Amino acid sequence: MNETPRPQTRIQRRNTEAILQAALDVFSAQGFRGATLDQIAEVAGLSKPNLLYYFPSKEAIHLELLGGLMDVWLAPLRAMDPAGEPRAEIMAYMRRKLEMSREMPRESRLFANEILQGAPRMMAGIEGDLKTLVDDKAAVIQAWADAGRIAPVDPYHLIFSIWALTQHYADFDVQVRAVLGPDRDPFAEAGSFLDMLFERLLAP
Amino acid sequence: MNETPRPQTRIQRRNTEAILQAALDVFSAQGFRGATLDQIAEVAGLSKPNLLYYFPSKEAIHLELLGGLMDVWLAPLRAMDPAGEPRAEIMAYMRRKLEMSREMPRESRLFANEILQGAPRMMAGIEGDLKTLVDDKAAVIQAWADAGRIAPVDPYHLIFSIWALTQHYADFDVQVRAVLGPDRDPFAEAGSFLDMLFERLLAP
DNA sequence: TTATGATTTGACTACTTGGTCAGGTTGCAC
DNA sequence: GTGCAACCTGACCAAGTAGTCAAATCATAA
Repeated sequence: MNETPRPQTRIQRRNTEAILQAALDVFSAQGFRGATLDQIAEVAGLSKPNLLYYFPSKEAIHLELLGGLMDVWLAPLRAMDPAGEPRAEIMAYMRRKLEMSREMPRESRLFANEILQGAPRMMAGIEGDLKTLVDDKAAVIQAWADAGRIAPVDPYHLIFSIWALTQHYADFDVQVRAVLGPDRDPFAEAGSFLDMLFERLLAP
Repeated sequence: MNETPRPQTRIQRRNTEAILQAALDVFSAQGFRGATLDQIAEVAGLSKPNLLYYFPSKEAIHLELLGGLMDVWLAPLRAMDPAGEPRAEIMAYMRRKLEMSREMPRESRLFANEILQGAPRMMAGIEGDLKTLVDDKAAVIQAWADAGRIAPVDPYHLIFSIWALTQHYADFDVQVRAVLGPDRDPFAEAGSFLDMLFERLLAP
């Protein structure tokens, strides 16, 4: 059940993986235009021509990362079960999203960079898959609200608020840590804070 | 009561202003490394050498923007009155911040870009002015919570949540609009949604 | 072992970009 | 109007960057 059979040999698999990891490092920290192939090559431990042996261009590496990202990014929302208990489902979604901010901050920043620049390479995915999924889940949440099982909230802005609050801890990590000081654990604290916030928001 | 008397002649005032406006456009949309002096010069309607007649370097323009930004950015929080009615003060702060996202989205994105890249040119301001102010206001909020005048919430994460929720509508504007479709007004809706959210969060 | 294709690289090109500079033009105080 | 400083620009340079390529090296099936 593996994906595209592109990486065939052992060396290919190892090197494409090293390149993508290095590119994720550099793109997420510098943005697309700020990143250079030399930086990526150095982080990956390869020469620049060798890097271009595996990918045809800088843009192709970036697109490969973005392409794979959308699915991962939407998985937690997709997992929200219309048949489940409403508040538990929404809380669980928020928790999974916060977990992703902790475990995948580079991916979060890559995504944030892309949207900040106007999503020039992701508009299709946003207007397509993402919007479709959000419309779908918003309808589910609306039904829960209409049935009085959660407080009446605009489902779209509820989803936006989960995105904003969880991604903030990844995207603005340096600011959060600078303000909190070195002895506090932002993500652990965010967990309890957001639990309370959404409990209070959603209680019917 | 004017600031530094740097721009003296009429022409200087007009051109430095045009340059800073253009630079705000370009830096906020492309990031520091993604922006080019040629782009800024074109938007400003000046030649590149002329632009460098007014500012010594690309970096200097960027620093000028960032330097002026911190004060503007913190003004709403600074205006939160310890002697006021707690919930009204916090709600008003949130509203002012949302208003800034609507009125100054370029500044918001400039700031977001900077933090995303690890705040290489703003760390001092963040660890200094910003942290000091947040510590100060967090103490005020904590006192309000201790006195039972608002629900017991972590004041730092309360402030983070206001930042995250309001700035999201500026920084992720294209995503929000793509999901909501062309006929909805994100900021108007955010106003009522966030009103309700913080009312519910803060009620003792 | 050896042949063959996969992998790697040094050297290179074309182009972009931040910044310089000598000299020209313009605004304005007198 | 004239002189001088402020303002502006075309032409240029050095550094950096994406991408190419011919040739060298390596892995491995037979």
